[in-house]
Amino acid sequence: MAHTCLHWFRKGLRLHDNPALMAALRDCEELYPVFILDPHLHNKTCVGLNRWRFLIGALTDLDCSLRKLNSRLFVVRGKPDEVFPKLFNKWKITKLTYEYDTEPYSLSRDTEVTALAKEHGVEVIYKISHTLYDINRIIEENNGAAPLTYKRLQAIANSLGPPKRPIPPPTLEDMEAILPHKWGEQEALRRLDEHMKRTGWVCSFEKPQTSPNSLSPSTTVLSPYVTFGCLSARTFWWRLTDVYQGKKHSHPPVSLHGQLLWREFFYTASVGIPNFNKMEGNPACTQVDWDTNAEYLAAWREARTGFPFIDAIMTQLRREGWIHHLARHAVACFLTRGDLWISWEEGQKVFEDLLLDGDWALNAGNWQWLSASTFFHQFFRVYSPVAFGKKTDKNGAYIKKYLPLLKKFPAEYIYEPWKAPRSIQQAAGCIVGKDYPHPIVQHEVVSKKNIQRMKLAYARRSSDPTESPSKKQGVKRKAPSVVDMLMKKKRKI
DNA sequence: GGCACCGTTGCTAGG
DNA sequence: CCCTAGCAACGGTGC
Repeated sequence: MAHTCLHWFRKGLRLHDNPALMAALRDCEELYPVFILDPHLHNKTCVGLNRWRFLIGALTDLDCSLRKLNSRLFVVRGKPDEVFPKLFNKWKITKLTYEYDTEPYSLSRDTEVTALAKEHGVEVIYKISHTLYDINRIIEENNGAAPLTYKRLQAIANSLGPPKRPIPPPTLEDMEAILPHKWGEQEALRRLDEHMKRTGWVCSFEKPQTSPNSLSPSTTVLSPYVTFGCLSARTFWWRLTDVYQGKKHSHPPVSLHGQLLWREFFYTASVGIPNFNKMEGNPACTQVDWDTNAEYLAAWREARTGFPFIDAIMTQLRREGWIHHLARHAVACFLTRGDLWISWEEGQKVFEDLLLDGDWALNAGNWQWLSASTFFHQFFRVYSPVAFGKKTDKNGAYIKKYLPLLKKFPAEYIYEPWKAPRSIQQAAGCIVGKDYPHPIVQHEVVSKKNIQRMKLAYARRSSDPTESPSKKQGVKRKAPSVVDMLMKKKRKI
């Protein structure tokens, strides 16, 4: 039977490795590629300017690629549950395809749309291609709970074998254009090619050895493309496998393969742990008595904490929509357990707004990690807003790039301009307290105090059985199987 | 239930 | 440049 198909693009803004799109093309007489501008996802409070530009760029690129195939992208504004009935009727759709997405909003939206499709006699097909593995399968393999350590996730991934091979994009023959773009699939594939040529660099890649404050990125910056699905994680994975072939190379968790598995780790956690983007009601998350402090939060967000390293990072974030992972560590620790004692949820909102690669699961997971709320527990290891950046940028070139106001400070004072004698501040043309703010906190004092507050929060957690993650019901989604119960009994005997 | 081991990416001082 | 100890000492996992 010849179908009239609607392929719904949401994430997965690409033609390569797109199994749902290929499923749409099977037995297809007419194809409608659609992207919906959903007021719930694409309003001003959710999408910052950089992210909006990236999305529009990715959609433009997708449209160009589809036009090469004598098709086009239809962009529709409205709520999916209102848009779909109209489109089903207007185009006489018989088949709907989309890529499976694990975010809570996506799951409820897709359930609703699937019900509407059934009402209209439309067949629904979805495929898993945003992650390396089927996330629900990983949770099943772990007896119904999300692993809370990377090691455990790695063991399960190993037992499942390598991820599925990516599938090629459709050709003109499958269905019966073009300028380079800074956004979208074509740029993603170009950047991937470029990096995969650096075989020595790829094989020796170790994430903790890369620099948070180099003047040009020390990592691939493919994350925004993976977030929007302009680049398939599986395509990335197998291209890396090709480069590694026959060579000595680094391994997870620090390797580039390891980075893709980190993404898988947080996706799995986000599916297996309820209320994953919140502290309250999140059974894996330590409950901490964070302060409400609008002034501190605004100073952090607006790059006026008085710590040049922190302010430079926040400036890059706002300007470019991307900062290095370790730079995220520095500012996240500073906002939460290190200095300002403000909830990671506040930081999560700011990153969601400003990061091109802001991903629901990764953003929530990493904020929990850095605030020592979930996954990471060595809260006495605090990043210094002064010392950390010096390790890889002694002279503060990065600070001078993003805070040119400070560019005339000598290296000795660039990380701590308030310590510079008045004469040096005058010579630099920047007076601390007038042209650039005093530090809003004394790091040595507040970090010590905060470690003690963290210790208290952990003590409360372990004394209260309902707060101890491993004992809480919520982490496990499934009752233990008969096999598990038998195993337990055996052990007891 | 107890215990040992480990954990992508701390800092500082000292060799 | 490298490495290590001390700081005070966490939870998850597996035996």
